[in-house]
Amino acid sequence: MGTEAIDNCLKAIFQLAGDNDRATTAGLAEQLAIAPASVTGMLKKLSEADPPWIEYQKHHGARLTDRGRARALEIIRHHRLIELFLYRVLDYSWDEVHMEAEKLEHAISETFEDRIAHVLGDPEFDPHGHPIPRRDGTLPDRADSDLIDMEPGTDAEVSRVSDHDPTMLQHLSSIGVRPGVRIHLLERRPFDGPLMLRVGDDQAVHAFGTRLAGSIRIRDIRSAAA
Amino acid sequence: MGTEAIDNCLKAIFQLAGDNDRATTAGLAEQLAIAPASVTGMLKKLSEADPPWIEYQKHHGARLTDRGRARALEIIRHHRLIELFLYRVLDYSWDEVHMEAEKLEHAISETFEDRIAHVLGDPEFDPHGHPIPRRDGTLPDRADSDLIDMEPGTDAEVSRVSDHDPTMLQHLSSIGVRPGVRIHLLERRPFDGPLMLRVGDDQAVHAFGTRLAGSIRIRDIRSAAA
DNA sequence: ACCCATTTTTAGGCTTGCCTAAATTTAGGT
DNA sequence: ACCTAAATTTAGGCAAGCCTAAAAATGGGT
Repeated sequence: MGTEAIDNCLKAIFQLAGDNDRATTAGLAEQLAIAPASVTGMLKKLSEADPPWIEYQKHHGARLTDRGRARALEIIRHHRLIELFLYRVLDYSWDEVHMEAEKLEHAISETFEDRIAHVLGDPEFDPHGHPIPRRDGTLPDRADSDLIDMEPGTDAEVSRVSDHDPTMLQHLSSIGVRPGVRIHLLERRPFDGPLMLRVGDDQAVHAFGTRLAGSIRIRDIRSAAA
Repeated sequence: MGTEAIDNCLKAIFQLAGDNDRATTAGLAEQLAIAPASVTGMLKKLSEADPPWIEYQKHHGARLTDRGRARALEIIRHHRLIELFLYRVLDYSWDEVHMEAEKLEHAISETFEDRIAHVLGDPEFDPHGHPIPRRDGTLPDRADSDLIDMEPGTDAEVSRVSDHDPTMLQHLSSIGVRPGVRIHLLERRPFDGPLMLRVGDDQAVHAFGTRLAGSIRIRDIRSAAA
């Protein structure tokens, strides 16, 4: 129904604003790597579509309509299912899946989506730990929090890692950080200094700068009996 | 490297002209469903590319250069691998695979191509019996001939069926005709009349009009001991 | 030698999706 | 009330890929 430009814009709005907030023109311009004036034009188009993809008030950003939300979630579902499929079935590495999925997410049909979901057993999370939207538009929930806010001296499990920078993923992979892995935070150095932590059963201590730490979310470790 | 329009044009030239013949402007216009004048423009562009995709003499059609041929075969390899992949791994039906592959063939990377080829065990033929070009540009060979030319009273095996018309594929599927199936030609009715034949172990006699028969190729049956 | 079908050229147009630069408007904070 | 940053409008442009209609060229067949 929509073009690739529209899909990418809706996805960007969802990722910047979620369900309730509005996405700003400047934010979208940066996310989509296009000029702000181009964004304004696109937003006008999206809000004048019939039915409209977004609710748009000038100078107040854009919010997805139900239709826009559904489309955004559909594209994200495509993306994440494809990532998992590449990882599990086609033996792609962690850092390869994002780029390939970025192209394929616009090219596959609903049939293809259904079939890979089925082959993968209707998965709920992609290889980076991001929730895969369900066909009905709901999102699997996993209560997690930012690694930055973790209590020193405690343990946690990696919940998800950002997939925007492939080199960061490679690095995380090389030190064993991936969803499901247990970490132990020793201390947080002052003045936005690095987080000192251990990964899994490895005794080595790693220093995570704020950029790296900011790309990781964690969840409380289930006690062994859970 | 090339755009989708270029890819489709190169594929059309290969399919219309093969390796040695030239494809005509009119033929390409029909195949691509665009105006002849647009084809002329496209051919000029393709021949002026650096390096050129085609050899083009005005009023004498176009022939692929080595580069053009390589690209065409790459797209066809993509297409046929995807078809087989959809059929075997994702449980698509015979008549669904073509359309989906038509979109995906332009979207997948060489990595994706390699991985599905590997998962499928480096197959040589797609679900319709068409040869899958190898990465080195060679084509698996299978000596076959047109069903139209088959000797009445003999047996043969279906080698391949055209995949251009999904409804024809559905029909063939419904009467059990697919690559590898044995058929027995009873007689050919005169004046371009239908071919009367039996399919597999089924005793029913089917009448194949020239259009249907023309979309099927056969090969001599291997004697049981082969 | 000539005709006609095919092909090519010419000249113009359309849409999508982006760009730029400059001028203007607006909202929100002080 | 005013200032400023953000957003918007305006006006123009670009490239890809297609379209049309009409005119011109070509070349193969008779």
